[in-house]
Amino acid sequence: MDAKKRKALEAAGWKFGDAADFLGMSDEEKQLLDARVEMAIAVRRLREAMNLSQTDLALRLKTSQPRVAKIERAAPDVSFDQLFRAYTAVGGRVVVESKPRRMKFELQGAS
Amino acid sequence: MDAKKRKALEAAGWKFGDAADFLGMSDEEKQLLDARVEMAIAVRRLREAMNLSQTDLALRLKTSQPRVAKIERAAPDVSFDQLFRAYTAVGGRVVVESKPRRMKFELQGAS
DNA sequence: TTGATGTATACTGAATATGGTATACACTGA
DNA sequence: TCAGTGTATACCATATTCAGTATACATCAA
Repeated sequence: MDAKKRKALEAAGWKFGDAADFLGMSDEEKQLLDARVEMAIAVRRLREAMNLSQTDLALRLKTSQPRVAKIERAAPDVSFDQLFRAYTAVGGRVVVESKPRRMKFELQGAS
Repeated sequence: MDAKKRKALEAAGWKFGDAADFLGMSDEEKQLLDARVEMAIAVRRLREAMNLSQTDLALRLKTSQPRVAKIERAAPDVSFDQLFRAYTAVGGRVVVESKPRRMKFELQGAS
């Protein structure tokens, strides 16, 4: 992990003793963390593309502006479920294919 | 929603007043529920392909066999986060592409 | 500077998810 | 039938996530 990423994660509320701790994360944890961060970034990008404020999105999600702020930095107390809902609420799509079976979390209006 | 799917969901612990209630779900909720169910199915299929018992997987996830049973039916009190960890623990992979930006939740050894 | 708008941080009580345990059920082979 | 293995259901105590609120900070226009 580069310093930049670690700094961003710590800003988001994640705690690391040092880089070795991160390297010691299980593969599952790393994949989950990556997916969370990607989805959070996507939420912000899509929201801004729609010219919605955090307050606007909060209304759609039936939550508060402060929670949207947390969602967009993938804070530790934001579940993947909530990230997912926010993501789809701003136009993110999920495609489930069968052969080969896979799930794609697609961003509309990709960069 | 067909009766079969609804039956499966109810068996998993989800509650529906009637089909209209389900149709009344927001798009986000439907996408999330679908993704959860797909991931749960994937966990079971991959686990069995690896010849692991629920107890074996529970050890890897540092949880209990009963919880794995819940994970595999995408019970309402199982978070997407936990589903995700289980999924990756049995070989599921996440690929994040940049152009176009999308996330794929890929099943290894797909059917 | 002031007010308006958008975003971030901190705190709380309530709701939900989690691990752990006990136990029931299903299937198989001896 | 019985023992062994794998899976499902039920319950509880604890931990985590949540909405709601207050408030701080940032930017911009008048």
